[in-house]
Amino acid sequence: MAAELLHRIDPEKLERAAEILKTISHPVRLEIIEHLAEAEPLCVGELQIRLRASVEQSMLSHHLIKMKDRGLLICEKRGTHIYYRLADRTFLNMFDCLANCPLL
Amino acid sequence: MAAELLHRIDPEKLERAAEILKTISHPVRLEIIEHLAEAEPLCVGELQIRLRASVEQSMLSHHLIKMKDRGLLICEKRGTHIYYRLADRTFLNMFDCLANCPLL
DNA sequence: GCAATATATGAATACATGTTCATATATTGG
DNA sequence: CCAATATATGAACATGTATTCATATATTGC
Repeated sequence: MAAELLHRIDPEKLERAAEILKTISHPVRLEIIEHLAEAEPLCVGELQIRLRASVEQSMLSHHLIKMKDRGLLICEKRGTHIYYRLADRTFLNMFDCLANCPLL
Repeated sequence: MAAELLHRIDPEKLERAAEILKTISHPVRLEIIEHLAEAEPLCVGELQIRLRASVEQSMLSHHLIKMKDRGLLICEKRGTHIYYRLADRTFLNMFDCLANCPLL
């Protein structure tokens, strides 16, 4: 299969790719994605329980909202809870590659 | 093949993964990686010619050095030129995934 | 040894981002 | 309607990062 890369260097795609990467370049956000990959959807409280160590409630909320604003997450309100899920699971392939990367 | 993810949420791996992602979360850096993926190694001047639009000489140097410091690039001096190449090409798989991602 | 070329360095600034804290909003059960 | 719970919001601050510019270093050919 031909390596596609970010083909032919379309400046807008590069910008968008950089934006996506920047959005997930944070340990807590990576962890959020992992948890959602395993169990979807999760409400904020459930996520908070699953996250290691102290991730402040409002901190978590800020992270979730930014990821949502940038199109990585989708949320849905059910009663008093708000459920988050991944906007696109093919996106997780990237994580496989990253996880298997010698640079890690 | 089982989805590996960043398995079992090892905090150090998460940090390192976030660091790597942060390092490439920039349009110019993505472009640098693409050019090196096609033709390796390249010296700074060659890269400068290939990069679209005005990427100042010192700006390019800063980018290259940061990518090198974080282990993504390797450089080698030959005479007056300095050649850069990717530290690990399996890393490029991540780019395929990204490029094919609907979120883009 | 000098001039030219290739690349790095460092300081200054601007801009973005993460973090914390205090507070707001919305929903539900009673 | 009230209290409790779940989540969001926003300001303030700290920190990090990109960008620019001016200058330094190193190598080569002459």
